[in-house]
Amino acid sequence: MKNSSASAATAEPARLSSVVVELSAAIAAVTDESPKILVVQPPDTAARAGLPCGPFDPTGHRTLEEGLRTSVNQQTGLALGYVEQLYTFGNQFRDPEERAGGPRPVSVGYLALVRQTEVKSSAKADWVDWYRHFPWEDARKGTPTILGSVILPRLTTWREDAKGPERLRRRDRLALAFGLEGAAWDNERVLDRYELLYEAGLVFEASFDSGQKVEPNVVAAQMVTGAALTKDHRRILATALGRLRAKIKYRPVIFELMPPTFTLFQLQRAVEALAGGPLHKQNFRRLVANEGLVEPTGHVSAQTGGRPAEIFRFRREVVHERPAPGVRVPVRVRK
Amino acid sequence: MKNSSASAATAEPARLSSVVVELSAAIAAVTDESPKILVVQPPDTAARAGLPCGPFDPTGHRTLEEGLRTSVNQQTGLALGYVEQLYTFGNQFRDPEERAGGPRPVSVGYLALVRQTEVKSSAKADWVDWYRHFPWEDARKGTPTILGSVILPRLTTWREDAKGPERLRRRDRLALAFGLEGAAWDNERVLDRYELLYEAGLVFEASFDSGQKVEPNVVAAQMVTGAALTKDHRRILATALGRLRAKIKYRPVIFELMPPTFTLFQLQRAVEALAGGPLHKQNFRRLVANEGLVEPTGHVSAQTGGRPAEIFRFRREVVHERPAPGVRVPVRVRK
DNA sequence: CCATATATGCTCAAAGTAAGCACAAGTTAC
DNA sequence: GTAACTTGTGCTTACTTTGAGCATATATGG
Repeated sequence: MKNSSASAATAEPARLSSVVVELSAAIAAVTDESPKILVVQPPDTAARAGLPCGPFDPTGHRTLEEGLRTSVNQQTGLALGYVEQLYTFGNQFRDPEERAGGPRPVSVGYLALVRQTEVKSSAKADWVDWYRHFPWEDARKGTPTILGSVILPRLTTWREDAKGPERLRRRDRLALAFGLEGAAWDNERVLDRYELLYEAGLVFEASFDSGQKVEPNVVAAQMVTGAALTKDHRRILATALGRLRAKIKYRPVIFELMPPTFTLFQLQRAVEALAGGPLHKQNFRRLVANEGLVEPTGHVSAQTGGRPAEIFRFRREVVHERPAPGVRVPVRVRK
Repeated sequence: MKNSSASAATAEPARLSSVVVELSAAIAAVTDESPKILVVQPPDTAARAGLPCGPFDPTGHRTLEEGLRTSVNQQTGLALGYVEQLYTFGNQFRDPEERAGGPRPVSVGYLALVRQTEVKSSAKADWVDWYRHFPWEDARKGTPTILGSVILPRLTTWREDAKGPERLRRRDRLALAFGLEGAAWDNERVLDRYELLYEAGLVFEASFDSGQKVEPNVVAAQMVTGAALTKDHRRILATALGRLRAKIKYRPVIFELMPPTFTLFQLQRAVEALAGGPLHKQNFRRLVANEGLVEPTGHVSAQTGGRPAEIFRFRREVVHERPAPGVRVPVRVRK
């Protein structure tokens, strides 16, 4: 424990072996039935976009979460409500500056949920569709075509390129992550899938980080595997999506993303947007009603172009009544 | 992002505002039907015991997990198998050295699972009963007496000491964490409970960290709220227990703690040890069997002092067959 | 009024769960 | 050896949850 502070006392080597703790936030919202996240465009337009983030300042920040909130506030003007820590990454060479002798970034990723598209500040921050970065994760209108046309064929090739036990390991991981060979597609395994694409060199970040030239056909594949982000931000985003998909099932976090009142169909659309697949309507409403997650406001909405929908609000009391109050996502209906 | 490395260039302030990333491991095992964790006793016997940990070295470690594995190996001689990141804490003043101008520790906590009590090295590391640090979490033989005799009365006092909205917030948190006012006891909320005890000053670490004198009756309460650990290690341990209790339900992690073959009752005892409560025997075995988690070896055990039990082994294939293969913990039987 | 769209209520079969009874097959006390 | 006890295992039963779909209610646009 003492060693690190001791090495920090020396002059030049200290710069080389130093660590910077970076706090990054995947800030999610749901608007117009589509999941959004906030990305910031750096002033240098050639650089890749990234998540709102900033360095942890031990003198100014009493906790990591406080540091995150102030960073995000300065950068985007948003005052975050629900915030949850995701994961801490410290992999080598995810930041190009490190090769140039820069400090090793240890990045703590957070998931934040905000209601609607609260206006952002002057900063160059944009709400973009979450699936722009993960086109293979959106199965709301059937299995994404990229899966069958590009991703699975290339991953299969990558798997067969390996020899011996490594090939078996790859076969295993592929089957589990993408629901092959009898396994079921698990919508929470977003990170597993992204990591496989990264290792197989099918996302832009992979060849960028390795610093090596890539073949033209690989470049072509990278074109359709979603928009890249700076450093490991897409990885944080994958972690966030996976965690959020898991969490809506046992905590009422979906309501952090909804307006104060809503129809059950709006709620269903929001859950579908995050879960990435269509749900059985009647069962969905029965479940949310049975769980006591919502209560009627007594009003109805006429905006629907059909029979008016009853308007509901979230019942805060559920958290006291049930051990795991969440939206029980019913079976995925094939479309 | 540039600011932090810039501030590191100056001489004295850099020491004050520096950050050290510390990697800590909650290494769990189950022996003799009781859950164990590995704690190391510092050479200075006056100091509190702690988890195996070490600083993250950006020059030597390519990833955080690699850093953890080498740290633990050097310190205890253990070669970890299953390892999972838990949470990253960066709270101020959890390390007394910080008040003396030391660097701010950002500690990344890990959960590691090892089989049986693999021999430890020469280091002063001991396997201790996990519940020694959390006596209120073990309900295998009925509700722990400390809960009713000390913890809940004092927490109630603490709750009522607050005024206005803060009192309501405390009421809410207390009810949720400890299953009061109609809520159910959720065995996964280990961290929530520990944090409440910490905030209420009922664990030793709280008064130590604050640096303030405490009243004699509070000291008395701290005597029965389990063994303290250094810095925030008990918090990491609480996180680990909560996560493990959640995880055994949907991932077959329990088998990381079991010997290669075992009887169903041994398996049940192991799950009970972690879950902290008794289970219904017949239903437990039906669930484990139905899930296809285990398969018979064809042998029987004669060690049981009763009818010999069939010996099983883990069926690795389940991970391919079911989306969430875990030990479905049946209802808690009241004892 | 009709076609059509969405909202909502209801049924029904299949599967899963909690609880407990009964019996099997060993060990230990005497 | 036998009774008493311990642990293991099969099975029943009432109840709850789930997946799926049918039917009906109430809007809109022609």
